[in-house]
Amino acid sequence: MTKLISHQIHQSFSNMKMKEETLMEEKRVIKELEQGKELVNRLMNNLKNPSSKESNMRLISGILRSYENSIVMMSLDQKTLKRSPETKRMDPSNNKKRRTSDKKTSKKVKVCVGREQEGTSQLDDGFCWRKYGQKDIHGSKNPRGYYRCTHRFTRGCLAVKQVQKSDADPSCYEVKYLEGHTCNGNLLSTTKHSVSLFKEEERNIVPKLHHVTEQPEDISKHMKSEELMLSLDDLENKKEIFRTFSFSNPETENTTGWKNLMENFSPTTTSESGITNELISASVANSPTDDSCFSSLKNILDLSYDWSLM
DNA sequence: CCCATTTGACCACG
DNA sequence: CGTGGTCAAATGGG
Repeated sequence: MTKLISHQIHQSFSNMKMKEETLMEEKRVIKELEQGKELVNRLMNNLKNPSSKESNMRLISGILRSYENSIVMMSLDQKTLKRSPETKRMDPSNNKKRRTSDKKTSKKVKVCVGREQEGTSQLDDGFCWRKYGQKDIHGSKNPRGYYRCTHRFTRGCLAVKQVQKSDADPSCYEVKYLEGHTCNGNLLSTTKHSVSLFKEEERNIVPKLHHVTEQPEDISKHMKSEELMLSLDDLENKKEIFRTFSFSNPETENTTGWKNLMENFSPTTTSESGITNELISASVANSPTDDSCFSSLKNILDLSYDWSLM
């Protein structure tokens, strides 16, 4: 009897602890978003008074960082709620090269990244990937590409992904992320302090700013590609997240806000499709260290663009 | 010349 | 033995 009671007490105590942690997490997200909002305001001011000395690029970097951190926090939050207890595998001591067995601990993530970018069939998720193989997969029309992090050897980053064009919809790619980034490859140095709140491997598994659904391994194995496409529900979900992110001015709810913003930086961009690419090259020219930031920006724009199509 | 991609060989696993 | 994942030599672009 007393055992039962003490067990219950213990239980509710740990429940409280969990709630407390979730609250903390929420507070962090809110704080992050408030910072982002503040930066947006400053950027708006800058655009009104071009005389200001503050660097627009820096502000945008900050805004993006704030978004990214918030998204990561939120997706992590959802994950930890859903996650089943990880099966801990002992490493096969005689494994020479293959890492197949310990890869089972990694998470499979399905990403659908809208339309194929003109010219590039390469999907940009903000990380630097190097292709190391391609394989025809029996039963699929399209081959599967195998990519690893560019910094595998320089920084010992073990991140790996597989990309396969969808049979059902050739404009769509199925991307599977295995292993997380440990390289911090594309993050600005300023982001380090805030994102280091999370376990590296978890933080990086989520490809930044893409729609992501996590598929249980056994299901995704047997699903047809069209079934792997994201559910509208999920899209709606992420959309909602982004709405929360959008500025208080309702006019900026959709992509026009971003577009207007962008045109201030790159007056030459006229066609819709040209915006992202030109912007990226421009930013590279201005400040090479910022290109990673803009590849993320590109993701945001891609996303917005996708949504507007739906 | 350096670096990334391509592609067939190789290997592990079921 | 078939299949999927990785290696590494060959290739090609900048």
